[in-house]
Amino acid sequence: MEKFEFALSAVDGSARTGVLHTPRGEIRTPAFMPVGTAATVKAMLPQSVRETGADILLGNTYHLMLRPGAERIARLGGLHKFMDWQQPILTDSGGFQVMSLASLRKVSEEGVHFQSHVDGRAEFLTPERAMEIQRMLGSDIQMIFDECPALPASHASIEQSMELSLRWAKRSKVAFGVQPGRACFAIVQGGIYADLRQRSAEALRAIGFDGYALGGLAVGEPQAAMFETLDAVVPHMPADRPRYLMGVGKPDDVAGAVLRGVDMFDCVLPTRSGRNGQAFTWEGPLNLKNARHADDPAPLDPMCRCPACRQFGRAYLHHVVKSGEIIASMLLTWHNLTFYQDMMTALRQAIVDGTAATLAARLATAYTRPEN
RNA sequence: UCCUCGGUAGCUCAGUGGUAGAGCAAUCGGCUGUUAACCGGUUGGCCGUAGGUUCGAAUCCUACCCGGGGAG
Repeated sequence: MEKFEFALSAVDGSARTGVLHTPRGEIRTPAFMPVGTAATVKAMLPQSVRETGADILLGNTYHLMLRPGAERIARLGGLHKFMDWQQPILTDSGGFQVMSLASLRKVSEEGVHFQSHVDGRAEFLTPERAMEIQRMLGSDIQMIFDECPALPASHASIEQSMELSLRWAKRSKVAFGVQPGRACFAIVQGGIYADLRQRSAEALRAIGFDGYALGGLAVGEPQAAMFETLDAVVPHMPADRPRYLMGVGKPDDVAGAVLRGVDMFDCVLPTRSGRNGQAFTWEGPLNLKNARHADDPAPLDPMCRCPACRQFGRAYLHHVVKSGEIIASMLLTWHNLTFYQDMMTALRQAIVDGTAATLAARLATAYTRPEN
């Protein structure tokens, strides 16, 4: 009973909706996980994040390892208590930092040597250490340690990287061991090459994990390439286990991936863009920095339930964004997280209603980029 | 009245002989497993005024105007 049970309740084409049961609570899928890298969803109180509708947060092995340190968080009672979030937490393994901090690290078969971006200290992250840290944090869903290559990249280099991630996945699974009530997710790699993705997925399935993620996407390739990759690889991922598209994405990216059978997402966009003055709406993105909002008393979105929309007008939001006031970050983050959760709720309902494609098309129209 | 320092982009200032730059502001873009309350583009200047020296002056000279400080 203290097991991760994934119960699907409806499907619409390849899209599916259901609930991932965990000892710390239910995760309604398709799910969006706000990013709380450093034990905080920036500019938000945990309770407020919960009220937007988030069932689970994402935390980060690499950042928490450096500061305040995994051993310290363990001594203080674990990550949930430390940051006051009692719902499930998924932790990334640090694999993404292998790419994003490319200039500060060196990859070998054994693991990755990092130079701390905080104080320059040398750090060594291996699959074993990454899993040990996630265990100490008390993470509910622990990600295997992988290498996330940047795109574009050649077939040969992606193949080499994918094979390394596969070897690390095996070591990660062994290091994860047996942790009742906690899950270990694999990460499928292979860039935008269907053959590599399929090989990666099949090999990971053979090892056996509690869930399967797709890594290394939305890292520079066009949306169409990402969708084609999903079309090619999702059928090779176990249907009875949650599928998680890491780091994605914009509303239309999420909707398109849901249509293709993905169950879980995380992305910094709603929080980061919120801090940078951009709001997500059903009509598309809105830049509150723009001068045209200066005299507009209308709410950001009259139908939205968040404080930014209920209590303030666009003119005020524009003012606090331009002034660099802290409340601007709070309000727009709050709005964006609310929008993302409402979007996920709408997608779940649309799958039940059999109208997922219609909803996805609406979001695609609102968010289509000129260059695509 | 005299001495002195200074007048260069909306603001604060670099630039001391070869036809002007920065930061901020303004304005617009971007952000996809957060090194990000971040990054980038654009706009914007009879260089106080009038003369002079010079092939060439924001830069040197003279006068005047305006402002800060000091002396009386």
